[in-house]
Amino acid sequence: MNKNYTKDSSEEKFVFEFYDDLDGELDEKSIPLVDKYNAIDFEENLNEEQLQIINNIKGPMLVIAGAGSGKTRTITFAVAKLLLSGIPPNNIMLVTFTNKAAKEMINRLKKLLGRKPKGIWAGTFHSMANRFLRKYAKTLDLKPNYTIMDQTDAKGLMKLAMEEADTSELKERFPTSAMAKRILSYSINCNKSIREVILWKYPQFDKDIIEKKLEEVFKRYRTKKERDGLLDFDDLLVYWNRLLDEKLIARMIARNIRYILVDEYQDTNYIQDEIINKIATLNTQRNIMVVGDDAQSIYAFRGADFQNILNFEKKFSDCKKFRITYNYRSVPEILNLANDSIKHNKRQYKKKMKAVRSSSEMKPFLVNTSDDEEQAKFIANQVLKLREEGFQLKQMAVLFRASHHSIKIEQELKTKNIPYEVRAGVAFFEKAHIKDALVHLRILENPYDEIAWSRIFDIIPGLGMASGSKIFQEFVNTKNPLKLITSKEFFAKNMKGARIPSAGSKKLIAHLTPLVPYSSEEAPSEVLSVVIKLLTEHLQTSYENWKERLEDLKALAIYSQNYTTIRRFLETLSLNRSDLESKTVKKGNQHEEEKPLILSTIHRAKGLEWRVVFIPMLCESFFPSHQVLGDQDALEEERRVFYVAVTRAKDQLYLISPALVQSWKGYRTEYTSQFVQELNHTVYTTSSVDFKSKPSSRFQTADQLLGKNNK
DNA sequence: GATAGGGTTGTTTTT
DNA sequence: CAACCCTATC
Repeated sequence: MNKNYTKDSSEEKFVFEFYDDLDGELDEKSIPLVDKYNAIDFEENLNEEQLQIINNIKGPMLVIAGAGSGKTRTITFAVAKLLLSGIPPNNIMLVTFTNKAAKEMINRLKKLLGRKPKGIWAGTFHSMANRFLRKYAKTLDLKPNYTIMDQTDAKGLMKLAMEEADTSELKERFPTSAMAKRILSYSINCNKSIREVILWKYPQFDKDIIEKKLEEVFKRYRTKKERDGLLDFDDLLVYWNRLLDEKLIARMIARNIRYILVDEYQDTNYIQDEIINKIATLNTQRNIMVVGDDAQSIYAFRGADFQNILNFEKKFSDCKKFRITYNYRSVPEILNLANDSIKHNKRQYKKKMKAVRSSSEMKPFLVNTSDDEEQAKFIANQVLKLREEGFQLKQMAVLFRASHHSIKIEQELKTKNIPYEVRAGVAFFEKAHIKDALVHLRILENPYDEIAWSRIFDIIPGLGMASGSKIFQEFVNTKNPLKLITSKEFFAKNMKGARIPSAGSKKLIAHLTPLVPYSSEEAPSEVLSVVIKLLTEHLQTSYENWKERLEDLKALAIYSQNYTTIRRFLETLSLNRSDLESKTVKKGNQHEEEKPLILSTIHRAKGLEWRVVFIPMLCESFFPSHQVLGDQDALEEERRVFYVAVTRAKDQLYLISPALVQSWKGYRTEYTSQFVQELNHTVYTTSSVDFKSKPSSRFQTADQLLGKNNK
C-alpha cells in the first residue's frame, strides 16, 4: 500500500511515502456493511472505560482521554461499532489532526473488519474543506482550479500587498509580511478583530497607526487572491464555514454526515469548532463525539484553544462526558514525572493518569552535560549502548523543541554512522529548488498565479521584480498567458513601452516554449522531467551543491508518478506536507536494512510513542523558549509541550541539559530548565561523565543509586 | 530605473 | 543557510 521511493547513491536521501486518498462522496450511495464483516469482540479489546464510550454512541459526547490511554484505539473501535450497527461509511466523518493519522485509523479499521470501509470522510479540517470547495466552488464564487498556497507563498503575496499599499515609510514601525500574515490568521482562526489581535499579540506596535494600514494591506491581499485564484490555509476553513451557511447545501451535507468524530479536539480553533457545530446541529440527532486532552494542547500559536472543551459542555448541555484514565504506554516512573510536571499548570482540568504497567525500577534521568557538543555525544553513545542492549534504533527518538536544536546531534550521529531520520520544520517542499520546479506545474494548473509566475521570472537572468510585474499585468485578462508570452510578437507589441531587457525576454521565451504543449491534464511526472531539464542550467549557476539539488528534483519526479493529474499532485503536496516528507540520512552499509533512529520536533511527535526518548536542550533560554518570558499562558503551553514529549516514552526517558550552548558569538552559560528544576524527586540527576566512566555497569550503578532514592 | 551581487541578519512550534 | 537590505553597476 505504501510505496517507498529511494535513491541509493548518496548519503543523504529523501523518502516519500505514498498515501492514496481518503474520500467520502456525498452523492454516492454507500452500502451498509453490517453483514459483510466478521464480528469483533469488543469486550476482549477494550477496557471498562472505553467500552462505556463505544456502547453509548449517540448525541453529543465529550471524551477526555489522557496520553497513552488508547484514544486512537477507542475512536477506531467506535467507528467499527457504528459500521457494524449498519451506519453507511459515508455517513461518518472522522476529523483528525494530520492526514496520516486518518490513514492509520482507516488501516486499523481495515484490519479489524477484514475489508477497507470505503467512503468514510476522514482527514484534517483543511483537506476535507478542500474536497467540499472543489465541488461547490461555483456556489462560493471561487475558481474551481484554485491553487492552495503554502505559508511561504502566502507570505510572499502579503509582501506584494504591502508594497502596493506602500508601507515602507513606516518601516520598523510596521509589521513584517510574516507578522501581518499571522495577524490576519489569528483574526480569522480566533474570531477576533484586527485591533484585538494587535493588542493581544503585537502590543509593541502603535495600534492606531498600523490598524488602518493593515486593513488596507489585507484588502489588497484578498483582492490579489481572488484575482489570481489563490487560497491560503485559512481560506479553506473560511469558505467551508461559509458554505455551511448556504441552506440547501448545508442541509444536504448534514443529511449525509450523521456521525462526527473529532480527534485532538484540544487543538481545534474557533472556526474549526464552528464548522463542526454547524454540521452537528443541523442534524436532529446531533451525533458528535469529540476526543481530547487539555494537557496536550500545544497549537495555540495556530489559534487552537482548549477552552473549546469547556465550551462544548456549555453548548451541548445534554452531552455525555467520559474519561479514559488508564495509561498503557509508560512505566509508572515516567508517568509520575509527567503528572508531577503538568500539575504546575494552573489553567487545566485536574486529572491524573493511572499507570497500568509495572515499575521499571528506574527513574528517568536528568543528564547534565558540559555543553551542547557533549550533549550530542552523550545521545549518540547512549543510543549505541542501548542498541547493544537490544533496543532497535526505530524504538528510540530524540524529541526537541525547535528544529535547529538537532544540528549538532545530527552531526554526531553522522560521524558515528548511526542511521537517523529527521522530521522537522521547513524541509523539503520549502526548499528553493523544489519550489522553483513546482511553480512550473502551478502555472499550468492556474495560469494567473502571480506568486508562481514571479518565481519563474526570478529564475531568468535579466528579469527581476519590476519586469516581472509588468509582464504579469499584461496577461491578467488573457486566456492563455503561456501561449501569449511565447508568441513572437508579445514583447515587440504588448511590451513595447516597458523596456524589458531583450536578453531577458529571449531567455524567458526559450524557457517557457517547451512547456506550451502541456496542460494541467498532463501527468505531473512528464512535465516535471521537462522542467528538470529547464532548471539544470539555473541550478548549476546558482548553487554549489547543484548535483544534490538535481537529485532532489529527480526524487520528486519519481514520486509524482503516483499521481495522474497535476492538480491532485499539487493538492497532496500542500495539504499532506508533513505526512509526506521525511528526510533520511544513512551512513555506512552494514546497517543498510536497519530502520533509523527518529529525530523529531515535539509537535510532530504528537500521537506517537517510542521505547526510549531523549529530550535535549532543557535549558532556561531554549525550553521553555525565551520568547514566552512574562507570558503565563505561553509558559503553560510550553509546559504542555514538555508534557507531550515526556509522555511519548514507554520505557526510558533521558532529559538532557547542557551548561554551555554555542550561540552566534561564542558560548553562553545556560541554566537548567525550570521544567526540570520544579520536578519533585521524579527524576534522577546525573551527568554524562557518569555514563562514560562506567560504560558496561551503568545500569547497575544507576539501580543501586536509585534503590536508595526510590524509598 | 532596474538588476546583480555582497554583506548582514537571525531561527518555535504547522495545516 | 537562506532571506533580507544596501549599494555598485548596467
